Amino acid sequence: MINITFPDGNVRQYEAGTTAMDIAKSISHGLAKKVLSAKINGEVWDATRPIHEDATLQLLTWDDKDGKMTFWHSSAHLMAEALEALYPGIKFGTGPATDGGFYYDVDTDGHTISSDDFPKIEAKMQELARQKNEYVRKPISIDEAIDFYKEKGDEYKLELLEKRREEGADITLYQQGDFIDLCRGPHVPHTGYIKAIKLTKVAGAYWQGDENRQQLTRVYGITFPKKKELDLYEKMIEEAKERDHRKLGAELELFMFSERVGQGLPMWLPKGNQLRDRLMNFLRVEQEKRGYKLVTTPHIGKKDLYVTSGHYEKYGEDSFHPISTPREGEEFLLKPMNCPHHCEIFAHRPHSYRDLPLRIAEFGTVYRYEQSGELHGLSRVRGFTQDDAHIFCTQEQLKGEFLNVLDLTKTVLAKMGFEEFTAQISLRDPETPEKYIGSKSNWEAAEQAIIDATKEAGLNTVTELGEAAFYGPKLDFMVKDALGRSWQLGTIQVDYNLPDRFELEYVGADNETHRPVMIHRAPFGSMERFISILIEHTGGKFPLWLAPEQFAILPISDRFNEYAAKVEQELAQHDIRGFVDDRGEKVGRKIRDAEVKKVPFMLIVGEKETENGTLSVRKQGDGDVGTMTVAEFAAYFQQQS
RNA sequence: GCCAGCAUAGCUCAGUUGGCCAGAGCAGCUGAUUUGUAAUCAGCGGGUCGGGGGUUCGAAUCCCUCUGCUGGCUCCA
Repeated sequence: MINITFPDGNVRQYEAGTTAMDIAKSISHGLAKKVLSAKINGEVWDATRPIHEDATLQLLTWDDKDGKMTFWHSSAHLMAEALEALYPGIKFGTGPATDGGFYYDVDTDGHTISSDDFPKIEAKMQELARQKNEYVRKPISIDEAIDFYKEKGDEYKLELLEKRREEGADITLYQQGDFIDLCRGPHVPHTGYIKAIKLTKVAGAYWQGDENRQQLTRVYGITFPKKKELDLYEKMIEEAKERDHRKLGAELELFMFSERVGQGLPMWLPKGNQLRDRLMNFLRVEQEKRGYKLVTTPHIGKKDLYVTSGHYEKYGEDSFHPISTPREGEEFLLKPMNCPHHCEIFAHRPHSYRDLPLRIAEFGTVYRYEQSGELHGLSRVRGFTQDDAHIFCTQEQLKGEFLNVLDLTKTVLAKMGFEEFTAQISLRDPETPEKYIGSKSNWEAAEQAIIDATKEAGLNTVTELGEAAFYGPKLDFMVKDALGRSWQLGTIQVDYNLPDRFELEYVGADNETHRPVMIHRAPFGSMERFISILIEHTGGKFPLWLAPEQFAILPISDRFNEYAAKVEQELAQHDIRGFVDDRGEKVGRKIRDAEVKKVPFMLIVGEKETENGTLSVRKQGDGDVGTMTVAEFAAYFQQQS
């Protein structure tokens, strides 16, 4: 007998060789039906794999992330089986589960697979799923595996096997139906678990993620244990399309691009610019409260500046090349960062420790060469404005400054209606120290300061090794939007490198010179990217204080235009902004247009209202909310914001 | 940058296997209508079919190329 420890701490005895599925059945059949795989001693196993020793056990279902991953990984195998049936001779790269489904990289041997082929592939997958073929785990020696793939002629799998040989890893194959794949597993018990299937996209992907190697075809899909879940998923995709900031940006006239101006160079239209301005003003006020000083620096700087900062060496080739003066040939770069300029500001006079921390902020517009294929609406552009600041402080002040920034960021996110967020701590990859500059002790001190500050601020954190910048560790805020999607927003980065390169110093209480520490931080990240996320989060229904137009006054006929104009002025006195729709249209039409433009309040004025000095108030998306005087509406408005 | 796909009026889209002056709805303009909670009616204007080159008697339609866009990959100071 073996002891199985359950997540609640209970221990039960089972016969050696039992499986997670048997155990689930012993608890309840309803549960057993839902089990996809199981965590045995922290490792995810097939639910049907025998357990021979004492173990902790956690049954995994669709509700567990690992359960989903098992399900999708099995789905990738199912798709591979279908592809092999439809395209004989096809070769396989890797086919993992992802956060939102799965994919398989294939070498189609000259065939092209396009989305037109999806129905055919989906149908084949359905057919194979209905056969309820078991996923059979087959431990095998590496030589046998190599022989198998040599015969099959799949050089990708052979390469993977060679790698495994170096690692000395155990090899397993999994078979379902006629399809055999090199795989660690685990898998769901049989293909019948996969009920709803949808292939989502097809794209090129480099073998092993290396752009110098063969490009394979990556087919993406998603599957569900129930048809209903697929329907929900498709609804979510539809909703995301409706909220796409590129679509809403055009419809609401927030921003535009022009082929003539250039790719990735957004231009803000009046309404979008108002929104952007309000966000910046909000942040200006919050920063002023926290001791920041605003500065303004030019859009270009001498090449030497970036040679000093080290950016030229690292990014010179892959950024916009220098522009030069006509006579002297002196070279300037469009600034890709504000920090070198800010370092010069710090260095313009000697500093005492009494000056620190010095917090220099700027809404700095920067230009970066992004590969053309990377550009995407406002979220990835070549010219954008960072809500940047650099804090110069002493080593001892580091944690306090971090807490100050965390407080600012939390204030900003809360104000924007992002309820859920986590902080990602990015540290060095201990395996590749050569990728980072700066001393080991500095790195350790900085990493510890971040960890301590986030703990003290009570943040939810995840830690990622190897995600640090080359000059220091960082903390990124990941927010969840209204559709449950995660986005990376603001960032806080410690930098021991630039102060060194710019030889920044201050005089301490000991009358010795010391090197300050520098913190880069941007709560929004960039105005462009932040607004793109805000648009999708709100679906264009911005918080009242940000709405470009807060009301539309809709006169029933032009006889009431005069009263409407008067109301507009009165509301302006209350700092409520909007416009009068005095077109010769019916109210129904005016309401529709205001609804589509997502104007928060529609104020209908006709005979009754003009006589009584009132407004008939309609709320966007909600409909009629009753009649009130201008003063009453102003009060109602304040209470709503 | 790479792979795949797309580009027809301001917007959303029709346009059969190459073949009459390239269409519709919305938006715009003009006029009529004076309107009560999501689209009033009529008329008019608007396109070198993304740019360039080629094949053909003939190209929006086929080929090449450039530009831009979309989805991934790689990258992201």
